[in-house]
Amino acid sequence: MTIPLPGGQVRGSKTGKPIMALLDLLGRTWALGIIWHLHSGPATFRELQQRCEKISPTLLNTRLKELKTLQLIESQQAGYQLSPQGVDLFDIISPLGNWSSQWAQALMDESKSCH
Amino acid sequence: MTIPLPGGQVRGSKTGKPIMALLDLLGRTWALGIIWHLHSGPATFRELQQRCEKISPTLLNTRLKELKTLQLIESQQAGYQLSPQGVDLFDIISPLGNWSSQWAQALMDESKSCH
DNA sequence: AACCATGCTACAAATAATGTAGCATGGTGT
DNA sequence: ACACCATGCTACATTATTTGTAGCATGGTT
Repeated sequence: MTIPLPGGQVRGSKTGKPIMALLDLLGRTWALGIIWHLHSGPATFRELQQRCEKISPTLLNTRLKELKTLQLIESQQAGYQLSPQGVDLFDIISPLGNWSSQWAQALMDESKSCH
Repeated sequence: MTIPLPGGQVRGSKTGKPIMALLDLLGRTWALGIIWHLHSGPATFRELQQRCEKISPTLLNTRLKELKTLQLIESQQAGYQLSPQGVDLFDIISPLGNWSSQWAQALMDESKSCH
């Protein structure tokens, strides 16, 4: 799976539009999860593995390389952490946390009323 | 692939936390793309296929079912469209459009300066 | 030197996505 | 009624991705 560089061809678009590269990237298994879990602070490889609960080391490493190439994360002596751009991205998606709770509630309410 | 219901077990979490179900869902191939493309208005199955450029009908149908079950989209006579909750979700992620352009620019600048 | 922990690779098995063909249904025109 | 289309969607073989497990290599401790 080639890294979805903005400007190049990505899954779902030959136009090279940055948003398409981004959606391709974020749509890969665990990419969003890694970003989400890194927000709680830098983590070593094994620590990150635990935060993700079930990710295989093979895939974790693959995603880390992609995210590093695309400058969303960086590795320091403290381990892996969000880059400034990664933080920006996280700030955009962070409302998903609260939103998902309301959404879950709505789904439950609906399954109760519509027997 | 079972539908990631909040409250149930999903990829990456046994806790049932809604955010984990959501990240699982959005991390599936094409899920974000479908939501993104539906924002420009309702679309029939074939129209949506074209907007996505390269999605296979098999997968499109699979994702549509998931998104419908989780109430992010609904199908009317006009075709598929975002549900009110889907619109909410889109509103959260819509800044990704502009963000991705800056990001693409930063990546290009960096590849120029750091030969 | 034996012992750990860590980052990460190898690789086979399991699962998911793609691509293409085409069926079933519901119009429209004749 | 009948041929002709478009649409929504399924079938299914091929290909790509993900998982799970084992374990290697490096660096620090005792």
